[in-house]
Amino acid sequence: MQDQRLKPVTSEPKAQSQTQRAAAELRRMIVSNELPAGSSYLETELATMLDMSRTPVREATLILAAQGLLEVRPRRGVRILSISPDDMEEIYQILTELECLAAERVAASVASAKDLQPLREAADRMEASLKRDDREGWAAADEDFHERLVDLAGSDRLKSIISTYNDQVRRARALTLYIRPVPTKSNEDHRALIKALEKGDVQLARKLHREHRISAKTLMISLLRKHGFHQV
Amino acid sequence: MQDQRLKPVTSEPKAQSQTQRAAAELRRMIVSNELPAGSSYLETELATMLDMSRTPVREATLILAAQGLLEVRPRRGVRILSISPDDMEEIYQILTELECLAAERVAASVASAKDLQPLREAADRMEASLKRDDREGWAAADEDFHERLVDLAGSDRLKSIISTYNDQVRRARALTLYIRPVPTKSNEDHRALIKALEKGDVQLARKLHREHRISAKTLMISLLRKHGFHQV
DNA sequence: GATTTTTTTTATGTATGCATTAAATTATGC
DNA sequence: GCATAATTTAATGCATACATAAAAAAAATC
Repeated sequence: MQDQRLKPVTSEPKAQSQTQRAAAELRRMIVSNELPAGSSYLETELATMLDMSRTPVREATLILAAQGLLEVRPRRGVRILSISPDDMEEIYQILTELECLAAERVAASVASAKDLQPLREAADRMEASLKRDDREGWAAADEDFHERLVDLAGSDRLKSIISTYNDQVRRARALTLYIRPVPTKSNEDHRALIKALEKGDVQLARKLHREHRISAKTLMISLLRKHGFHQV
Repeated sequence: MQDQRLKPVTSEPKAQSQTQRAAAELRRMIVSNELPAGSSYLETELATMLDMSRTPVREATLILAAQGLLEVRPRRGVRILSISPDDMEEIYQILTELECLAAERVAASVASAKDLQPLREAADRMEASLKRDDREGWAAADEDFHERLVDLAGSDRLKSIISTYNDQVRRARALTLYIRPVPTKSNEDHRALIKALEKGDVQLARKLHREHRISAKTLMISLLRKHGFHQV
């Protein structure tokens, strides 16, 4: 699994450096909660954990700190950052703006309905997953839908920054997956968005996607608050 | 001059590390065109230039690469990235989205007209600069206006990412400063925005700021193209 | 002279050593 | 027993060494 997000940072080294390996592994451990929010580690601990020397670990922590996943606190440890409901609000506001830009770019550039096939397939997978009551499958398909949308926007910059912020909220999303209502509205929103994109209706695409993103945010934040998740 | 953007990366070290010093200095040299777009340097060259060993230089280049200012190409040098008019289009689209979010947040949270004094002062300075035909003074005040707006939005995340993208386009903006028309419209737009913010009119603030940003983008890109600046 | 192969050079990623300094621990005074 | 000062420990930032691999240069071949 080559982490595409690292690509803009170095120009296609054939072999993965230890720094890249460390960054990818730490990122994986953070979003999967293997390194829990709020926990701290010394560089030497992480180096032992990852079976490498301190130098690439240092480099990796600089990268991940810049991406908002952790905080480097000299002599007190590298702390995995947690997300509060207020943080979620803020990050979702940013994501909403950026994904609306992605939707706009897709609507403005779609050449044929065939271009949107990846979106339809993701939406199909979302529905199929719901039919067999597979929430994880649904979440994966949902994530895929959003990623395909951003891919279709055709901007590496946009993709990179959206991806960074998505990493920050991934853990909280996983936490709400089983406590949220059945996500039928979500699927409807996606179908409506696909239609607007097909028609090249830029304003409608923006509007629909904004509403979708705002309603998802509102739901998630109220769930976090209701269940007492002050930090995730 | 403590670079505030580095703050989220480390937790307030009192003394500036060599890595931070290197990042700040390289950033300064890039945006001021002292390290021209397209130029390449080996790590060892940069280390000599900055009078330090390779380690903090490596760390600094990782940071700056993540911020889109340069590209690390092993054995071929650290290349200072240039910006094409298409890149400008893309970056300005992103900045427009994010600054509209900032405007929205300010309009939604403004408690009294006094809160907006920094904006008024910046707008005043812009006008005073134009009166004495001081375009650099105008540009500095313009930049200050935008920065104060983002400050007032009260989101470090938003501030950080806007600032990152502003750095990427700074050189191109400097290039167009003397070839653009007298920027009277810009001042009018700012005054109108301040009024909308005072009234807490979220939708109007978004709309005005979006139009302002789009018109600035359109102007700048057409200037770059007209004058044959294919890469800046 | 052009192309290919071999050799040499050197830039990089990483490991490790070390000086500095912050945190932890111990000693002292009240 | 608690607060403060002194001492010790060890984490960090940085410098440097070194193995590796890529680029450059030289040599061989056609």
